[in-house]
Amino acid sequence: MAGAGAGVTIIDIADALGISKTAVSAALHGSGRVSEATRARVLAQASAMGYVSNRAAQRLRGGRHGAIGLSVPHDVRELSFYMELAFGAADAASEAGSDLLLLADAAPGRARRPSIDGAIVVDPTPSAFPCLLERIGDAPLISVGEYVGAERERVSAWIAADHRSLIAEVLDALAEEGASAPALVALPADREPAWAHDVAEGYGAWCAEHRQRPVLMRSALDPTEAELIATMRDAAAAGCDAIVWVAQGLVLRAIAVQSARAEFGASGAPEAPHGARLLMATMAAEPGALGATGVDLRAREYGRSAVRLLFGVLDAKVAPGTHEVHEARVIRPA
Amino acid sequence: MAGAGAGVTIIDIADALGISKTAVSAALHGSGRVSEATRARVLAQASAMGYVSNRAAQRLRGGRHGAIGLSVPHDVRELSFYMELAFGAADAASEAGSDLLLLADAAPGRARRPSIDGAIVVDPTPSAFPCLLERIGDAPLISVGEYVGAERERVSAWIAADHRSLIAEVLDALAEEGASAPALVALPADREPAWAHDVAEGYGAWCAEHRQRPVLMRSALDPTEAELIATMRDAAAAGCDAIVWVAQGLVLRAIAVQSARAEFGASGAPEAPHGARLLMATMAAEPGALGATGVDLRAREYGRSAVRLLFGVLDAKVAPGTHEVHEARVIRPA
DNA sequence: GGCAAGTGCGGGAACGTTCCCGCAGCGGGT
DNA sequence: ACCCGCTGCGGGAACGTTCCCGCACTTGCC
Repeated sequence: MAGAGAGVTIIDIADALGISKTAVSAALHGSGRVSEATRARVLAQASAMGYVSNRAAQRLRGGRHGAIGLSVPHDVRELSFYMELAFGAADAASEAGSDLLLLADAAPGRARRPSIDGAIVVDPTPSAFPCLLERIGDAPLISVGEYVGAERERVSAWIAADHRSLIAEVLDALAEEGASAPALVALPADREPAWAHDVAEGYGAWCAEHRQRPVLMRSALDPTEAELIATMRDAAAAGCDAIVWVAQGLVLRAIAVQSARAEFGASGAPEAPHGARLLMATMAAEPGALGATGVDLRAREYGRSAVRLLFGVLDAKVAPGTHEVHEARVIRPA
Repeated sequence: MAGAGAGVTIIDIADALGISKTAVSAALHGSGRVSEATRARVLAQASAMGYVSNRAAQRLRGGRHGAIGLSVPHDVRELSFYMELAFGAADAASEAGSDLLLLADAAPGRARRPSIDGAIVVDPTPSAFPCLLERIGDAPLISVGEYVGAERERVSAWIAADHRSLIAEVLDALAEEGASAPALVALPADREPAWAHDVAEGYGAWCAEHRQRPVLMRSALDPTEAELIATMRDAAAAGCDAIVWVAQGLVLRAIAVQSARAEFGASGAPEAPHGARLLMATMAAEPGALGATGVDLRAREYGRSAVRLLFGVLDAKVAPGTHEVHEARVIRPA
């Protein structure tokens, strides 16, 4: 079986059955006019001979390449959200008969252009955007998260979660759990993607609506333990009784600190004014259950939707400039 | 500029210059016999007309597909190691003129075969291996980490770090820092990849050599805080003064617990027999500095090497069955 | 019974590229 | 003077597929 099917073409199948390549092509592809009987014979023969269609030949004749590109920001690749999104996109692309290829950010000048029908860029930043455009050429581009930088008209359509509503939901959930004064720990200001900006705005709006003084702090993506604890202390000192972490990965470490404190008994620890523990929430929940309120962005489905949107644009079923809202959900601690 | 170059072929260039397509092809590709003057004219004209080579046509004629596949185990995709490795591989593939495409694990029966020249599988498991083989057909396969399951002869070559030596190095480093009785927290036994098995073996060997009783514990990939703290307690109770975490991501949370304990004062905390803190180490360091000894697997370079190995096999420069050692390094806390 | 419409299939051509071969011109060795 | 080899280039053919057109045959209808 293995090795035998290498190089089998539709002509081989046609010769074996005594029919023409046109009939074989039509039978395999489903289109054209073939009798059901011939179609069945072709399918059986193809399977028996281990036929694999030659994508290069198909694309040469048909025009499309059968592949789409995915670009992920290079400074946050360790976050599982992007990985999950990538594999969701790969799934959806595979189902649509296309391949998903990873667009590594190459040197701006000397980079072969990959042959793709379109591309998806996740959380694009103005710094990386021109380089990406150069790589993909004229291919349609979908962005995950709004892009507001230069040349934004190159984005054919985009999909994003409604982070303003999500942060409000999270804050409401925290309030239900008893938190009245939540702090927000945002990303470093210089590398804040659009969605994190929306979160901060939504936080401000919620605070205004609830007549709460906003406490907006920032943290590195990978703070040291001392920095992490200092952030928690600062929040407590500012009178907060809850923290919403914007960056993925921090809430687990913060909870570890909290747990240790509860476990080992503590004094002078970061705690809410009335002596309770700080409640924790995250805007990008990790896989696995944890004891915090958080936004499950459903990264896998996010990637799938982006691919759907791209194929919609390619098939001219989606008007350029379309904006789709991705449904995320807020999960409560078990 | 954009859009103008769509559909420019070498024949267009040839017509514009009054020469033949053969000369243009030779000039662009570098091979063949063309005068330097003609070559320069062709290059200038191609650039002016915005020529982009048609990969489908090249591959159709040349035989190769110009793409390789990458398969990543689906249950550990949140770990940054795999993401970094993937992008390293994408880089290397791009430099070699190929695309890297993500192999999503599709339903075993109904999956289009991607057209690839070869594939790389990371930490293959016997459960996922047959499905992968079905997807890649007869294409050469490189594994990152040894594969010892059924049909292992399908792996053309493999690359792996020397985890036995690495764990010994880590344990030596811990000993230098003052740890005399290190515990090892391994992965769940039912999903232990080959490298984690090597780590456990190396740990056993080191303990035997240093006349130390091995304390081997296991932890889920995403334990709750209670489980994490229990693991640390158990290690301390067993008389250990250090913990080596095998899974990526746990050491950060463990350090958070330690830091909180140190910060807030503690009694009855998980501590070494002589009252000091447990020293921490990891076999898969995260990006970013942290206060623990750990193995930097150099995931990016790991991916690049795997791609190099694959192209070596494709070009018949590497003998099937070759095993290459990937150089990782042990980093000390700053 | 002739004529239109429909069905099942075959024969090219085309997609853009690379590779093999051929053909001039030209220089140098015997 | 003849032949060989080298250089610079042109003319096909081929890669495997899909699509357009055409041909034979069947069916339905006036």
